[in-house]
Amino acid sequence: MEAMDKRRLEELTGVFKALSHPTRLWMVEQLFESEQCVCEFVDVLKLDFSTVSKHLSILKQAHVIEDDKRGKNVYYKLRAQCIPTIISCLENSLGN
Amino acid sequence: MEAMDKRRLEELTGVFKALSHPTRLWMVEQLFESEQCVCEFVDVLKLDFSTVSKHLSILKQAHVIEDDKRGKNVYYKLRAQCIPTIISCLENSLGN
DNA sequence: TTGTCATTTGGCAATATAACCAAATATTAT
DNA sequence: ATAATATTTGGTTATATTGCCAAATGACAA
Repeated sequence: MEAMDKRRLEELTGVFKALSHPTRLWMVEQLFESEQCVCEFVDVLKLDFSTVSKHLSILKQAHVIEDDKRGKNVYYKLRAQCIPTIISCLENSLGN
Repeated sequence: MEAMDKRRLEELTGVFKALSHPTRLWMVEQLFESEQCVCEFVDVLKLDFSTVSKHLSILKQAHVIEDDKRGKNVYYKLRAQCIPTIISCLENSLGN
């Protein structure tokens, strides 16, 4: 593991780590369709507001999603446009 | 999160979790080139044999790699052929 | 300003993960 | 069979993650 590689590896593992929780992966998939605010996720997932917010912040920090504050709400949308491709790519790979 | 979705999500998060450790991601990238036995990883990484073995077993269980016992050695090789594509896809996505 | 709603942040307890050591297993060589 | 090498498994400790609660922030409304 060369030194220059280290940064790159950590950035990549950050993304994988962000996607490695069922709730987070599910939220990301919801954002394939359209942006959603935090409260919409809270309603559906029946998790604490703080829990949902923290999950979203992990995804944001990994540059998977980005936020957009509008009025009282914060809307999240997909930023890493390659994620849908990655997931279907993996599903094909696994389901053989 | 529908019930049918749950299995699929867990299988996918299993893959992401497996890839979300720098050492494991590095090992997977080594296997893009050619198969390697456990001892070769141990030599380069300077980690305990048991540590390396456990990392590889996590990747194997996620169907990312597969093993091939030959003689005294166990050789690991890439199984999920889409991983190289996924990584370069992500690198492009992040580096903009 | 005060109040209210949406969200984030800090702190805590429970659970999961990581790395090492030691012991167990497996395969080949003697 | 015994020994030597390669790998896996079990156990332990340290660290990280998860989910809740309570408190803090931020924006709009009255």
